[in-house]
Amino acid sequence: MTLLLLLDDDARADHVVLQELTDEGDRVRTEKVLVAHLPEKVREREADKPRWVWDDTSRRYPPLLAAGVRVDRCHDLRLCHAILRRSIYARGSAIATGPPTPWDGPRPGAPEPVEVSLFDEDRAETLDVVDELQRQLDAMRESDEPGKLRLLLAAESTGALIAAEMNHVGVPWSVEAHDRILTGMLGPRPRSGRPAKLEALADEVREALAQPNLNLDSQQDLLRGLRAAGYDVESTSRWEIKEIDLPATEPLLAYKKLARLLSANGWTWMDTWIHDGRFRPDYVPGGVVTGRWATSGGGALQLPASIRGAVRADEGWKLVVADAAQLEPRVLAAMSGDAAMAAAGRHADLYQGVVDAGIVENRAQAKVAMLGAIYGATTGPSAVLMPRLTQGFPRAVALVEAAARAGERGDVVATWLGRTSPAPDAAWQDALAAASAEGAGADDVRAARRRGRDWGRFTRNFVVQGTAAEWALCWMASLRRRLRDREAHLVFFLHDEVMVHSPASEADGVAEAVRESALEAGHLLFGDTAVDFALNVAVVDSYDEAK
DNA sequence: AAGTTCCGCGCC
DNA sequence: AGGGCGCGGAACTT
Repeated sequence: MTLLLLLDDDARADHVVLQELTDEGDRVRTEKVLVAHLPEKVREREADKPRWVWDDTSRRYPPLLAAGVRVDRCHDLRLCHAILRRSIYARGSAIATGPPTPWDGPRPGAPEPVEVSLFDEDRAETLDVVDELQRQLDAMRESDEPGKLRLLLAAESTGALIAAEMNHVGVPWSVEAHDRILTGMLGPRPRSGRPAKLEALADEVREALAQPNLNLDSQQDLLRGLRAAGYDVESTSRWEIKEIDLPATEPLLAYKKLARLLSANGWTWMDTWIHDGRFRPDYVPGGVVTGRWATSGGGALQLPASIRGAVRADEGWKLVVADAAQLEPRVLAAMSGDAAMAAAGRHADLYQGVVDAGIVENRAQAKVAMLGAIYGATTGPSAVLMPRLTQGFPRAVALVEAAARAGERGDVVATWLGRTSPAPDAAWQDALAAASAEGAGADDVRAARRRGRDWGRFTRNFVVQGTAAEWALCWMASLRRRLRDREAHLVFFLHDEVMVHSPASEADGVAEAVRESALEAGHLLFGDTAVDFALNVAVVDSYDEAK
């Protein structure tokens, strides 16, 4: 395999530098390429199946995609740097121990060189990419777990390629269907002001509260209004209003629901985000501390169920929608090697498997207990079930408990592949110190305990959520490879769920590829694991038909 | 007028 | 009441 480095030249220049290295890092050759010729050059070199090494996929790849060029593999220095800088598996490396560099900066804008030579600016800039790659290769070579790190960095980089490709191709979106949904729920699109059904509900609420001028969109007004009408509430949130059974309750809850739909995914959103029948969210790989993706703009990861009917396959095409069933519990079973929990996961519905194992009485209990273990519930129905979960799945519970204890002490924790949690900030450390200092007050001690428990819940969840994100990245990378020679393509990703837009004739084959990819992801991460990673797969015309 | 913070709620 | 997010709107700050 060869590594092809794309070196940033002077931003004002009309060319970039391509440097070809062997696997061992030996330089084969260097050439300057005019920016205008770059897509053609990349297309040519793809025949050798190189790994492209560049600073930032979100910056380099979109222009190539726009020119119709696809890249098979890359190494995203910025994303990989962020992982290596913190990873417990790269602890002694220069990247982890050195002072902050521009590679630690935020996404927009390429990293600037640390120190520019007085004599040869151009050379200094190009060298930084080479040096950074060298540092990253060193960190991996010196690692206790080079295999895991290598897999993590490859998965992260491939994720960045996929994110750019999904943005490029877009989610097929029917504005007609979207408008039908909105009109059905809210009334026809008004030229100005509130849609009819929303206005009618507002009137109903104001009448029930006997306050004709109440502004329902103002939290303060609404809270005052509710109290004036005899509602004993602390806030205007749904869960609190739901508890009170008065005439205004029902229309108010309905109003809040519809007002939310209108502001978050109404006609304005549609005009802003849907173009030429496609929704193109801006994914941010690695945007969440745990390794999950984030998005910026459009709220793609919060598409409400109520408008998913607007996601529609093109004529003659299908959507293959798949989600991993109870992914986090399954990941926990695999990480901890908990045979009993793996056995429960042999059931397509893991929660039912927990019931069948006699640990709890019903599925609802199984779910709440499991999520409580992963999120760190300390009170309520979930906490009550914890002893039974501990008895049934001792190794799984021990793993999350250990992660929680580590966080409470201020230690870091790591995912299966080595993505590592941030250390708690200075204020956290100060609180801990204040509580253990001579003459610490009861308040200090209480505050420190509370901070400790809060951080413990974060680290507890980090190891599971982060490892689930790793599984999902591997799943998607494997699927991308299987789709390489098909017309079908990935269009959407949502933590534990993927969507492929596929010609109808290929859809069954794609569904099979999705299943094979899940198997492969399990083996990539956990080797010969006893855990099944069950999927729900649906071949549908519109997103709301899935599940 | 523009930027920031908080609330409430959508998703996993 | 138990983890991770993004976003719109209101309220507040500058």
